This record gives sequence, C-alpha cells and structure tokens, in this order.
Amino acid sequence: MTSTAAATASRPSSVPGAPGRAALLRAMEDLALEQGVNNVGLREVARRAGLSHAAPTHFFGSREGMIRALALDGLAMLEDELCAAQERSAHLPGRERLVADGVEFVAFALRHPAHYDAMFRTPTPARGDDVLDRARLAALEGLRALVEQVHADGAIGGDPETIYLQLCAMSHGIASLAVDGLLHDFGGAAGPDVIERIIRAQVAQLP
Amino acid sequence: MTSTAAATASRPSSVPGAPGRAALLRAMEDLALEQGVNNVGLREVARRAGLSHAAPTHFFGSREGMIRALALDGLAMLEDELCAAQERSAHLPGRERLVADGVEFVAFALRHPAHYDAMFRTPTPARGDDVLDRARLAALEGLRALVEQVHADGAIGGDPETIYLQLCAMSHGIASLAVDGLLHDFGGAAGPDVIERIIRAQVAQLP
DNA sequence: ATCGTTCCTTGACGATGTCAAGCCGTGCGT
DNA sequence: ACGCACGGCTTGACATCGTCAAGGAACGAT
Repeated sequence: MTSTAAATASRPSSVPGAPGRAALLRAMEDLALEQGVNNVGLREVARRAGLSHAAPTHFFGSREGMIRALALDGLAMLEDELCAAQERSAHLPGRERLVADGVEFVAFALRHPAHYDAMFRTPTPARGDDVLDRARLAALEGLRALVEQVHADGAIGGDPETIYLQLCAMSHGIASLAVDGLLHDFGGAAGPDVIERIIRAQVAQLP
Repeated sequence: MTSTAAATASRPSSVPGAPGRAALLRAMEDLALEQGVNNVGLREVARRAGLSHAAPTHFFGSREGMIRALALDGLAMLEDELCAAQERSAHLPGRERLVADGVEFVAFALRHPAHYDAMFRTPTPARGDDVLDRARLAALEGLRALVEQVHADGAIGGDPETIYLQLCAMSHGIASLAVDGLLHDFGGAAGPDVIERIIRAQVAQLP
C-alpha cells in the first residue's frame, strides 16, 4: 500500500483515474516552458487542456498547489534518471561516476527547465512542506550515497559531507545559471561544453 | 567620478527628482522580503508607499520594469560591497582573498534576498536586456579580476577562466539554496557556518 | 430505482496589471 | 504679469486573474 500510495501521491500524472489532471499537468509544463513557471495562469492552463477555468483549482487546490504538483512530478523523474545514470556509469572509476552524476543533474535541469524551476527554484511552496522536503531529499539521496561510497572506496579523501554539499551547491549553481541563460553572460567566451568542463575540474580537484 | 556617475545612473532611487520612485522601491523591497519577489503586486506596493494604484506603472512602465529596477539597484549595491570587501581583505594572502569575496557574495544575498532574487533569480526580465546583462557583468568584474590577479601572483594555478566560473557557480548555488532555505534540507546536520566551510574547502582545493 | 462517487462545470466575487486621460504645482520665457 | 510646458502623479475604466460555493452528469453498486 505504501509503495502504491507513494507512487500515486508523487506521480499523479500517470494514474488513469483522473484524465483531466494529467492533461492539466502537461498543459502546465508546456506553458511553463514558454513563459516561465511563475507566469503560468490557472485559467490559461485550463484553456489549453480543454477544461473549464476552475478545473485546476479543483485538482490542485490553488495555484501554489499546482506548482507543487509539477515539483513532485519532477522530483520523481529526477530520482529515476539519476538512478539510471548511476547504473549506466557503475563500471567507471570513482571520480568519473561523480562527474557523470553531476553532468546528469544539470542535463536534467536543462531537459526539464519547468520542472526544475518548480522543484528547486520556487521559494513560495518550499517552506514547511514535509512531502516536498522529503521528495527533495529522496531525489538527492543517490548522489549522497555515491559520494560516501566513492569516499569509502578511497577514490577521494576529505569530509564526504562537505564534498556532497560542494557538489550540490555547484550543480545547482550551474543548473540555475544555465536554465536562466546566464552562463553565457558570466562565461564570456565559454563554449557549449562549459558545464562538463566546470564539473570535471571540480571533481578533479577533490582531495 | 565613475563610481558616482555609475551609482547615480544605476541607482535612481537615490536621486531626489522623484520622491515617489524611491518610496516605491523601498516599499517593494519590504514586500518582496515578506512574500517573495514574484508575489509582489503593483497595487500593494503603491498602497504601502502611500501613492495611487497606478504610480508604479507610471515610473516603471510595468511589473517587469519594477523588478528590473530592483535588480539594477541591487547590482549597483553588490558592485560597491564586493569592492569594499576586496579593499578590506587586500592585505590577506591570495586564497584568503578569494574566500572573503565568496563569503561576501553569499552574505550579500542573505542580507538582501529580495534584491538577489531580482538580480539573478528572476528569469523573465533577464532575456535580451543589455543594460541588465552589462550591470551583472560589471558587478562580478571585481571577482573576475581578483581571480586573475591571484593567479598571476602564483597563489593558484590552473585555468583562471574555469576557476572564475567554478567560483561563480558555487557562490550562486550556495546563495540560492541559502536564500530558499534549502541548505538545511540538503545539509542535514549542517551548522550555521556551512557556507564559509564549503567556500573555504572549495578554495583550498584549487590547484 | 436510488444512492454515492468521481470528475468536473457554472457563476460570482474581489483583486490585479495596464492603458488613456487629466490634474496640479513649479519654473521659465516673454 | 502671464501663459505654458513639463514633471509627477491621480482618476477611472477594462479585461483578466485566483478562489470559492454550489451544482450537475456519468456510472457502478445496492
């Protein structure tokens, strides 16, 4: 029950029980990609999903609830995709696995900017929401475990906790800049492979 | 001279020509601190500033223009404060100066979260705005120059461009997480000095 | 045939962003 | 002294928005 309930709670877009709900989430993602998450309007989402103007409020309770739903959706996706990336790179040496995880994290943000915004860059629904906090922790648990394992294997030294935070901060920083189109600003003459270059440099420097 | 002219141009809130404008900017900062930048409403700002409901549109043209004004205001402040921090730490060894600059950057974000949001975390007015882009570059020029100087002094090795980007990404990442209250989530048992600890670790690892 | 659920709509409310038009004091030219 | 342009702001109106209460249609179970 718990697993089904959790899956249902965190990925409501895939349950067939409420067709309109999934349509709304899809429409919202489209709109968020076009005009940014905090410019999406409930009524426009409903219009695009072919439903009445109050359908979003019905399903999500409020505008904030709708963004929250997108965030939970995205966090479940990120958890899956980071896990898959780890399996894909399981045969590589320790530091390469860290690079792969970091690159995958930023790539996810660029692949799903609307989701990423809702997940980590929309301060409003972030405060005191246990479900959301837990989902965020769960999505990153893989990275944390990887750091500890690579550390245990002796491929890196130092304090694993600090290193995990460094990687989180750096990945989130690059992802945020990239999603906002600010990397080019900051980077000046930076090519398209800046992201991997920075992450690689970062991991190479670890003690 | 340049500093005065730049401050006047980029900090219109301080010119006495339009008393209402400064009052609006102040009211907006207050409101943004309470409910987040993208939840501030023009009418509520006007109300709090004691002006009519259309005063903000008169001065800033639009909601987006008002956020842009807050961003420019903040960028000028950041430029000044980073510069001051550099002078304060000019006598320290190279790496310590990098730490001081990074810590000051994040401290600024925590001291002025509303400004920081408008400056670096509000994607809407960021696209294709030369003035804003230029102001962002100018605000960070000090950090870039510092990295190059410390590199020229031989205190760090590697590619200064990459290192500058690393520091930017990391600082922005920490600042974003901290402003959103997510650092505690990610950090688990992290104390209040996490920020300096991460930055210090980062700088210590530089080649 | 009636009940209960699920899924959604209708209608209304106050509040918002934006635009056009106008008001009013200060300073300046004449 | 007088007009007059200009900066600084207001008034009023409009479409649109988020939210809420109430209700209805489809549909399986009883």
